[in-house]
Amino acid sequence: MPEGHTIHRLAADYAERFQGQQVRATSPQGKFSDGAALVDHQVLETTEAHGKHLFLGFGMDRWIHIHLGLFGKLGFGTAPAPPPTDTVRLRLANTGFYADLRGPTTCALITDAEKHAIHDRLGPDPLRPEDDGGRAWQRISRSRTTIAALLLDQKIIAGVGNVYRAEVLFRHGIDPYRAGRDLTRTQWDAIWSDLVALMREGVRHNRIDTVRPEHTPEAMGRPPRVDDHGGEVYVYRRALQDCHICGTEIRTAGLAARNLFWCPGCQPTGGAA
DNA sequence: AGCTCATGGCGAG
DNA sequence: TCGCCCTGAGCTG
Repeated sequence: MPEGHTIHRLAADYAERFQGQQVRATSPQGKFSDGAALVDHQVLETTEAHGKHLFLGFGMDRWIHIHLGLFGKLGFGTAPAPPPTDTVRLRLANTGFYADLRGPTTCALITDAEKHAIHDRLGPDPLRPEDDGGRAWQRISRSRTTIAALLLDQKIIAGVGNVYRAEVLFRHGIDPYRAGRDLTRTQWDAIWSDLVALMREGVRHNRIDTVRPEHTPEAMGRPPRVDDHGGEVYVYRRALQDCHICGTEIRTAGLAARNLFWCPGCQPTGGAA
């Protein structure tokens, strides 16, 4: 269930259990046997996330690069580790814990130089404290592409996925089909700082919540949402339901092979500030 | 048992 | 823009 907040959380989860210690590394599935053999018995020195990319650093110019894609999952547990199932791409284990990686798009051993190349092709990440939304604005403000598509472009901004995209545009009353260059700098700055806050909360709670306090289920006397991603949201996967704020029916449409959700009432075409 | 769908991203055409 | 890769849950039979 991976948007950027998940990956940053996992970087911390790995560090908490394995950093500074030798690990045992295996690939029960077999697709990462060579890589696992090269880090087996090595010390996990550091972990890092940039957008949806996760890096496990073993020193000696060796990093494991993990990208979960749409289906990838990590499962942590305490020793003794049970026999791995046959889809486990990578198991790390020490005396106290194990971590099983399944279904990633990427799990590869890379060098420092290769890691740098990945950072270079990623935009600023709202969860990296030193990163700057102004860099993203330079691209957005010159683009005729829709803001909805730009927000999912990891070269422009790293870590935003389909849920945060839908929700942040809703929160700022912006029509998802508006061109990037038709946003104001003020609007973009507000979106960026909102993403910083929302995604930090996402890391803290390990789920995506975007509703403001006055629109929580408790505040509105409505039943809590039950959904895979687990959080309270305004528009994501709420097609045909009523907007919590204006009552308009939430709409959905395909955009660049992803499902887009928005409220036509709160996010009017050409309007809103 | 088989189908569909999902918070992602790549390369071919 | 489409097809493809990765996995598993939640349906439908």
